[in-house]
Amino acid sequence: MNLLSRDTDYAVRALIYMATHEQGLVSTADLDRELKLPRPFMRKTLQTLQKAGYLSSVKGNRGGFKLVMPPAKIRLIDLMQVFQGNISLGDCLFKKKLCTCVATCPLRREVKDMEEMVTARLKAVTLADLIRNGK
Amino acid sequence: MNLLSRDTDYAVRALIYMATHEQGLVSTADLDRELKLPRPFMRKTLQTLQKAGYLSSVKGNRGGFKLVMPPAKIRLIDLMQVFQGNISLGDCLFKKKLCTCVATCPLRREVKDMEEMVTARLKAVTLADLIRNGK
DNA sequence: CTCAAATGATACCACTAAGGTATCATTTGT
DNA sequence: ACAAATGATACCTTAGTGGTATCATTTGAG
Ligand code: FES
Ligand code: FES
Repeated sequence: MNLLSRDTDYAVRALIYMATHEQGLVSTADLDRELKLPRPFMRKTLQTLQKAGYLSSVKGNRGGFKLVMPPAKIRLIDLMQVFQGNISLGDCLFKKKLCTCVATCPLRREVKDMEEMVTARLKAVTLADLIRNGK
Repeated sequence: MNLLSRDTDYAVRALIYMATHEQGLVSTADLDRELKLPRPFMRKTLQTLQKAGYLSSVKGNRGGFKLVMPPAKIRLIDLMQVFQGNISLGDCLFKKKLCTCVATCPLRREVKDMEEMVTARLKAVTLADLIRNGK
């Protein structure tokens, strides 16, 4: 099971690169060169980050993206939400029809508790933390 | 995201039923009647539980399954392992090729830590606990 | 002015795993 | 003998994930 999807993973890496190389605009071509990951996918990811307000973009020749949010304000959990939707380890309880025992479910509390542990932890991690730990 | 798969979920419910209704053999037909979930799927699940050593089985007319392990010894994490394989929230790090940054990954430690929190918790939960909480 | 290089927007594709079904063989109480 | 049960196994369908392709638009550089 993957807590993080590939989208999120790539996004984190792109953001880290941009945060640690303050040099104006970065294009997908640049990132491709640096990070060696599937270009068109990366592009989609960056566009999403732009729409979500993490990046500004400049079109046209010599265009690209730029980080517009301080790393300390970029929480991992928010990135996950952007790419993976609401984080929940117990979908069965709410959205989907996984579980039919509904009200009296003995697993419910357990799963919910763990979910809260994880999300609490995720909320505490920012891009700045990741950069710091990476060194 | 689902921490527990449907297999596991059904297994837990079947086991709880069997543990709280000590009455010899229980057939899939019985469980179908009681729990109202897809019969052939349930059957597959029970067969798996049998192979894994949780149930004994009797073939033929009036046959069925019987719990052969005390609920206090049935750990949730073991059931998950049976149906879902090794529990890991950070597959990207080991098995699959999710992440290419490998060695220097700043996300690595975070995810691993959370995984450890969750598995520690899972290891502590037994079927007996679930039954107790259900009341 | 023109064109290449870039993003915006979107549609499409392939693969996998999860959830579920179906079938046939075998066993066994009545 | 037969129905009711499990053993074993193959199959199907769907949704999500990871990834590609295309066309339109913008814009700096020559
Ligand atoms: S919600 Fe999963 S057993 Fe009830
Ligand atoms: S393992 Fe996911 S960012 Fe490196």
